[in-house]
Amino acid sequence: MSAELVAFFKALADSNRLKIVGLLAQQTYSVEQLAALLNLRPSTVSHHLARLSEVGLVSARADSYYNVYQLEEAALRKTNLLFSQEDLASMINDVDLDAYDRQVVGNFTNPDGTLKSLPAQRKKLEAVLHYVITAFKPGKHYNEEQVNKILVRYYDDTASLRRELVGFKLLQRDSRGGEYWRAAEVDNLGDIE
Amino acid sequence: MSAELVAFFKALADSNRLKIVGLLAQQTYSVEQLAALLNLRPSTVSHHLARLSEVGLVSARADSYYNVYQLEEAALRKTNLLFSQEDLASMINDVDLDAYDRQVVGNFTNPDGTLKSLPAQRKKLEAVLHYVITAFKPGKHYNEEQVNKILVRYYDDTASLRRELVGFKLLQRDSRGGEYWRAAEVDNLGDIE
DNA sequence: GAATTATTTCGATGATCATCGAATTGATTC
DNA sequence: GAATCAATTCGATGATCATCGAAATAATTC
Repeated sequence: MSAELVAFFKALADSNRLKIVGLLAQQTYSVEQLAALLNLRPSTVSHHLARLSEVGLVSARADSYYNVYQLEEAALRKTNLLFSQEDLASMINDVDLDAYDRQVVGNFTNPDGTLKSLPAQRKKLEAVLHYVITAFKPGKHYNEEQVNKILVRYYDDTASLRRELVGFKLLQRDSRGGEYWRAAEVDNLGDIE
Repeated sequence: MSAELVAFFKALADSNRLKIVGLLAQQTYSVEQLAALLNLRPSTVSHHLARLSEVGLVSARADSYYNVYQLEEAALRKTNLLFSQEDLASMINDVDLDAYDRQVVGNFTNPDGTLKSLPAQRKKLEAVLHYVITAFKPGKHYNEEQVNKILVRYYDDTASLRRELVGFKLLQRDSRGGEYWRAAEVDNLGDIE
């Protein structure tokens, strides 16, 4: 999850908090001093410092009855390593990458699972064809009659459906024997070109 | 000014926008696809993409009637150079660094410019003394009588005021001749220790 | 221990903003 | 040119949040 990351950016997504970071980068300051410099009430500055502290960007040191805040340079340096490959990957940890295909299939199927029509658009047609191809067992060979028997459960125009499956290389055909089989899975990322 | 910087962080300070960045880091996507993947309406995704686009993080390419968005890797790499010395300095470009001292002086002076009292706290006393020392011309030498004549314009207890000025090394004293002069300016950052 | 001082917490308020649905725009297809 | 489709814009709504003042905490000084 990227809750930590979003909190980090939220902490820096405020003009006054950025100024606090900039000020603390030069020297330490008390809440009272920062409030005077930023023309804010101490309670507001305290709130900002709490948010910065939550993500480890600043820390406090008690001195007499002051709270002297300092920048945590280590946390800042972490920023320089941001957006590595892993960070970008972590952002989509909880994203369902198949949601789009499922939505497309849902839009083009009737409640009984048959197809309303064949999508005209390439990437939607592809999503529907991936849905249909699952009816074929990997490795098993089918003759044309068997293929049509399966396809008619989805769509009346079996010829068109079969042609598209072959065209998108989801169904392979032995041109001599008239045999068909499901093509090996390719990790298709659904790219648009 | 740090308006640009704050906009950059604001753009990334949202969970769904971070997911969009993560997704676009792997491949390009249309608005419709992103909406399905994130379970949002297209109008919402369009809004997010506009915000990301404003800070140069993504860009669009028209393809048929799709808008295919892609990540601007250059903008991401800029992040790795973030928080250099100049960036930190730029955050406080429009901060009035003397505001604290001015506030302290204001709190301890009467409308006519005389001191209500000498602050007990070190850093506030220092601010007030810096205010008083400006009455002395740099380079000019004063005898004790002249010093007192100036100081009494600020505070009745000239002895205490003079002692503090000397203690903080704002006023220098020649121990033989009983002469005083204003010390050379030192760039005091008002640090707390 | 009473008074002072800085900070934090709390509750309220106003502004900002994510999200949605509806309407509009822009482009494509037939 | 009419119909279709994706994207954007617009207006409204609800949530989040920056800011403040007041009250509570914590620490220090006398």
